[in-house]
Amino acid sequence: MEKVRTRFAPSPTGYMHIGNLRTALYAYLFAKSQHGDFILRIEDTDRARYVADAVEFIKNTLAAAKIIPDEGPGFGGNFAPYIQSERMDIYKKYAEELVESGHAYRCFCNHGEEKNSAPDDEKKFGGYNRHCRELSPEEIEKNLSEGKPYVIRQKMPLAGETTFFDVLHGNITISNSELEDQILLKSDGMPTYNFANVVDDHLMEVTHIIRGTEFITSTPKHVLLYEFFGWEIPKFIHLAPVMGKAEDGTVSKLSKRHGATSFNDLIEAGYLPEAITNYVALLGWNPKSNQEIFSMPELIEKFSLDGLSNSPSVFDYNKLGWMNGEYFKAMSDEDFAKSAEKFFCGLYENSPEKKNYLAGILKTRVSRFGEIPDMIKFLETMPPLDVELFTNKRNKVTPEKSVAIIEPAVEIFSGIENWTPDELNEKISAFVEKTGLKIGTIMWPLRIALSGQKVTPGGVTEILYLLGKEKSLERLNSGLNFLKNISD
RNA sequence: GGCGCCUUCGUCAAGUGGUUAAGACACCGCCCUCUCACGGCGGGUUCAAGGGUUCGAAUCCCUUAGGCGUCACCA
Repeated sequence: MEKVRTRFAPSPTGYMHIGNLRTALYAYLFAKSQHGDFILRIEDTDRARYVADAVEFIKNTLAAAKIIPDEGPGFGGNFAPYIQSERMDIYKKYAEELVESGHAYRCFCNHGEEKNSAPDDEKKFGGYNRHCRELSPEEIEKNLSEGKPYVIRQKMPLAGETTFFDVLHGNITISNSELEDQILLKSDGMPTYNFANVVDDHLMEVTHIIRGTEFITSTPKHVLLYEFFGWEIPKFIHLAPVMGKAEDGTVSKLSKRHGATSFNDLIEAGYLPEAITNYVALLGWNPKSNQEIFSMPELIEKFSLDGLSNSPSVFDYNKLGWMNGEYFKAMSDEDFAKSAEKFFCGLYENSPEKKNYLAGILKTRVSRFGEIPDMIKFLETMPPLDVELFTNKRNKVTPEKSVAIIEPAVEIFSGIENWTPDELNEKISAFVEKTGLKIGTIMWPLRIALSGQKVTPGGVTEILYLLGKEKSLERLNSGLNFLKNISD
């Protein structure tokens, strides 16, 4: 059987939309699951959209997502170059071939003039009015000798229809009258996407074209090209788009208004690359089992085309967050601390022990690293106190009672030499027992005085340890002062 | 507008003529608990609408509606 070869063919825009990443992932997974090759090809035929370093950006993003091309710019391969702008002579040659065989023609019409001025009823030609389609050899010669710029257009059949098979959608038929005499080669000598992708996919022996549904309607044009050349037609797999849901409930293609939409945005928000890949893999593909957490090797092993969905799916930040949390929980405290490094904002830079301890507390409490700074702010800066905070009905705590609890607690803490979580726990337990009060009643005022917050990551013991003896006592004492001043 | 694609809980989805219509996220409740989490247990919510075909339809057919895409010297 023929070796499976797929490709990911982005244009170098310096931005990796999550839908694009998913397309790349599926193309990669399919190739690898079939022991085939995955090719990276850069479609940079639009000079106006050239972005510096975009190729490096794409390669870095794929690397971060653990999608490794077998061939491509910088990866080697027998079909180089893999950057379309470096293949211009190839397209030129094939375009000329088509002109020779009568399937394409030179068009000297002025830049979009005819198209734009065409009355509506001429639109039925599909845009261009085909003015140059039947130019006489003399006219062509004349234009050529005058040095008039031209493009090469594909000569579409005037009647009939074109059918192609899509693995996900079955047979799709489009009437040839819908097809424009599209441009194959632009006046600057660059090919258009619709031409270059056909030539390259054939030359690079791509067997399965995996791309977005937005290409369905132009696929008949590609198919016609394959037929003109007498080339074998590859298998098509058109993927449904990734959608976003706006606050008003409307669903549309995932875009900025929905929040982070690129792989990089997501990384910056503090999601793990593995989690993003894992989540995205499941957005439009199901493994036919209830497993949801997959490593890349597992994904490759389990992937199959018939698990692909042909309907659009909405990107759910909630579920991504959950999945990311699953990865967090599976990490060691050390690894979490290391990955979350920059979100700790320099806290405990010189105390790996405390940093790891904090990581252990945080990793079950955040769904992305980006939530960390707000959560740990109080450790660095004490928030202003409010008497209200010292009142808690459920635990029967009042400001007065708080004084009675904090005062002896300060004394006990002052006597602790070995400031460790275990030691602290022991002393607090003894204290609770001695007072005969409920543990919640004791802890409430301490937490407030220590953090200024009703809600904290971890409990009083954890906070005491993280704050350290000096800072803890300082906060407890100023809490005491605060309460005493209030009652005066 | 023409053409094309799509339509099972709020979201991801299983399902291919006979099921109490899985599972997950989210949500709600309870338990655990010094707060918040974690963990455990339980709950509500779904076949776009209307016609057929059939003993029987989420599954097959038709119509309608809605969503999305496409109609570039962009990919």
